[in-house]
Amino acid sequence: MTEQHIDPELRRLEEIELLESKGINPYPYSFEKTHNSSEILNNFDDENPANFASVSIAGRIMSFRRMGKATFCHILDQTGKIQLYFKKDEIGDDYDNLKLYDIGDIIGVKGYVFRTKMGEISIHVQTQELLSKSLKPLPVAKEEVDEAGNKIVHDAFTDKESRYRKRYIDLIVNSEIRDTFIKRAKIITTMRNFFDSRGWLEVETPILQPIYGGATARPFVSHHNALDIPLYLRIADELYLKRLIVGGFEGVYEISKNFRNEGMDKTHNPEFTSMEIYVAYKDYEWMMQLTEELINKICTEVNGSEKVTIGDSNISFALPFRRAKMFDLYKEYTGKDLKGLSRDELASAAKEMGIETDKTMSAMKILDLIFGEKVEHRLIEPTFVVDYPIEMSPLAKKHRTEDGLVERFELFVNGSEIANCFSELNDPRDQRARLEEQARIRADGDDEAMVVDEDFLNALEIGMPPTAGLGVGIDRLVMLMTGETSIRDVLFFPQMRPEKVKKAEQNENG
RNA sequence: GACCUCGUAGCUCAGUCGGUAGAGCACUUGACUUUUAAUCAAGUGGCCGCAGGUUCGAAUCCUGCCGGGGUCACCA
Repeated sequence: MTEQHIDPELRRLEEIELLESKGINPYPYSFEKTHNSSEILNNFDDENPANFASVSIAGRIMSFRRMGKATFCHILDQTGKIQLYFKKDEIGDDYDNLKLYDIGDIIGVKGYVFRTKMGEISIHVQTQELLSKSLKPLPVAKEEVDEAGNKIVHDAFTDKESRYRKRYIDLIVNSEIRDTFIKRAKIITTMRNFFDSRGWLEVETPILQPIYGGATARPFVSHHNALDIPLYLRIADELYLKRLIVGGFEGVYEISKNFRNEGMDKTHNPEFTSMEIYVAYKDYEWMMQLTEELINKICTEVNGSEKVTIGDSNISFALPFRRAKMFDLYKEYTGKDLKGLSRDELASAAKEMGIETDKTMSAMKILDLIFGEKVEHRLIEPTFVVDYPIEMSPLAKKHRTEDGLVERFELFVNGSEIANCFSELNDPRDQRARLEEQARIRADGDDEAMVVDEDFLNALEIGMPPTAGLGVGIDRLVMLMTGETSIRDVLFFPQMRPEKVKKAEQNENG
């Protein structure tokens, strides 16, 4: 061996060849595990080491401390890290093979559990085998535990771009982020159980849609070759789920990926997950109660308490949540009663609040703007905002007592919306008029306004029972429950701009 | 889309007034049979995001581009 620089990948390839020449398969087919690392760490009893006299465990090598004829290393499995101890006297020739292993390799070992002089529960290895050889170095950080027992990570892999683009590496070297995704799965499972236990049906509806609807948003457009038609990636599943209520199901829900061709930031990814549920013979009052029960249940299941901490905010999901009428909130946070004001009166009210408006803005748009500027970010504790202006909600049913309003609520927590619900509009005459109004707005240049879906109207004409519908933004709910402030940290693979193609490749194509 | 900001070794970062690049860790070689940020000794490693410009000379100054992060706009 020379002391010259050898490319780490080439060196690892050489190691593989060396192993193969010794008859060792660097990529064998299976390994019999008896334990996870956490099972050992949590249950090892110094008084009864015989309980762990023979364990077999597998994982990725995360560190090495080689000391001549003895070696310590840590391996990482799905439940965490555990230390291994290898002794030349014990494993003989295998000890030489150990020198051909690197950080990143996956190995399986058998041995007995003991506690080292320094007090760490470890596995005294009796036999070992390579399960997968890694060819590329990992950006592993060194970890230290201080006197208070706090973990200090030195030079951690923190570059957000690399972490998002190479999530598999991030999950290895910053393995604590797994917890976020485990919580995410648990949130969805809890939600599913909550609905299933009430007898509602989980369904699937088209992602590729010839006519998109159910929300105001710009869609992604695709094209079907055989039919030679444009197809749109769904922006919401509302209209299809309502068709199923028309068809006679009394409770349907879907956990769906939706796609919106809009800007990206820390709360928006082009594809995102939402849950929509529709229950027949119910209204939004009933759904409000169900929603707070659901959110409360999710929080206690996932966090073991009704409270979460996000930044400086401590948020309690204790029941019941606050309920506030939309126009009362305007009064509370702006000091002005905006109810029943004309478009121009709203514009001048906005001006007094220091909010810029222009002539193209509708009354609805101005109200929305004021809400966004003055109210929304102040709704930290869970708050149901109730009863919205009709213009803002073309799929919601007119309020039973209040003119100009619809029966709708949105749930705000920590200054952002996480759920939206209406008493669903089931009067086909009213629905047609509202969609036609949307089409007019669209014709005037608002490409986010809805399009008329004749088949959906036909379904309503067949007849839909009174129905309550709810949508929950799953990504934002996960952010809330995990204390993450960027949607990219609750998605395994957030959308990223592709990296630049290399100059040479560009020239070939150009 | 606009603005601000960042991009230097595999990772985390220094790099002064413009004088052709440095640390720690990782990696390689050697020593070391209970270590733990193991230690000790010696070494390898860079198109300073890319392309131009200014200059005798550019990681450093200027312009454009690429990518990230942030703020705003749009939105859930």
